[in-house]
Amino acid sequence: MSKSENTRAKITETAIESFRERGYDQTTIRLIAEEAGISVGNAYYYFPTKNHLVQELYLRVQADHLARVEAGFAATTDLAKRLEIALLHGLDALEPYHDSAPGFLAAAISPTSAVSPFGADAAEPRAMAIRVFGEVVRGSTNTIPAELKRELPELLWLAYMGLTLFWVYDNSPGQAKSRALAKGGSKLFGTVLPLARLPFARGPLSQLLDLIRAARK
Amino acid sequence: MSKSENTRAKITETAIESFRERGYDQTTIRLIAEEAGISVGNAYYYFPTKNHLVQELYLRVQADHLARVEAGFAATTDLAKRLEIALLHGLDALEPYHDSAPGFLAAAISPTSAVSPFGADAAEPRAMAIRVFGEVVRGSTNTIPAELKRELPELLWLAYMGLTLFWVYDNSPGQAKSRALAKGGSKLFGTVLPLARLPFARGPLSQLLDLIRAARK
DNA sequence: CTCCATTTCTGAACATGTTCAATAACCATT
DNA sequence: AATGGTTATTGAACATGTTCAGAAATGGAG
Repeated sequence: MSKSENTRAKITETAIESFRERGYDQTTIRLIAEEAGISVGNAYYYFPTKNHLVQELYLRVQADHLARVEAGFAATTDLAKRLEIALLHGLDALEPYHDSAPGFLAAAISPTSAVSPFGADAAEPRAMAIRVFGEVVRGSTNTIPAELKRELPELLWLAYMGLTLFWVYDNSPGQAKSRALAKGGSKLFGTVLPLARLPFARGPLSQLLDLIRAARK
Repeated sequence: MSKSENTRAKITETAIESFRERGYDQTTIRLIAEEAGISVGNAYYYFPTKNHLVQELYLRVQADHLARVEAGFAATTDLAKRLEIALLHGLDALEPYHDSAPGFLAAAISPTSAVSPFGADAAEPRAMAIRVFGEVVRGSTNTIPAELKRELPELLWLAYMGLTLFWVYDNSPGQAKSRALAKGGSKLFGTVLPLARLPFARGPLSQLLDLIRAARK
């Protein structure tokens, strides 16, 4: 590991640990620099903004999510169950950060921020996150209209983003409400999806798909 | 108007004007103070944080939304059309702030969250915003399952929040994509809603309603 | 080994949101 | 009008994200 890589790694580790222990606001650049044994300016040599350090945390959490999920996926080929697994393990991975989640959210939400899940800067991390839900779909044995199947990973990811937003504001003990929402939502999805194949669902479904495509373009 | 009220009003007006002209980031407290002819500390005597000034803007926009919508509501009693009106006029009211919307969004979602549309602090403004969609529903002549009807205003408001989020990231000219989404979404809603009365929709519908109630509590 | 360009690093300086002790203005009561 | 308490206002100070001009370290060419 080169000197440069070493410094960068030390900053990253220090930052992530501090984010976990102290939360977003309490983690100051000066503190990170001090704990990493470098100068403030040097931190900025490697990371243009504090948000870029949050992104490191975000990647870590995402990798954690992926790892947790892979274990669970072997258990079932039912789409709704797989979705539930993905959602619940997503919440598990986020759990250590719930206390200061609002701070992180504020940092993440701005499109100009490198961390925004919707912004252009985070295209690869986003693709990686969506891939989890690609696995949800790919490993399922349910019959799904082909067109819908193509859009589904992104839609489920979007639902997961919504769940995450809910989770941020969820102060129920252990974020039980969020977990209930994940379970109930997955179940509902499982009962509604088969209806998509009924004849009169054709119209609304293709309407929905058109809408999505138009919105994305 | 008492001296105190006068000062407060001057701060509010100066701040809102600056937010509109310069956007969120470029509007500094020092600038507001200077333009309002007061000291920095005095601004803080009336408004605990910069976000509280954003809230003033938020209320203004909301009042604007309400005013625009009332004109349009007279035109139709069709639920989907009324929803479209509410959504499009919402975007109209927001339009002047699109350029610096990211900054406002970050402020709105912020930790202390006096401005957050979901936080507890903003209960009344939120209720006011939901009322717009209450009017969407109340003024419609469509037949809607009673239970659903009760939840609908809040659900539509939630959809509007989602649309707003999309709009923030929408860089298409004139935010055309957001408008298309509002129109298409309303239309889709109009075609799907009647299906809620079909017998086999019973199960999923009550499942959905249970979910919502559990999440809110 | 020497030299020099490039990379890495430093710490002071800056902008801005926020706090606070001190002062001024105001107003009801005597 | 004088007094005293409450309200309003001030400006300096503080914390923190960020920038920047320059110093130090590095590493390859000669």
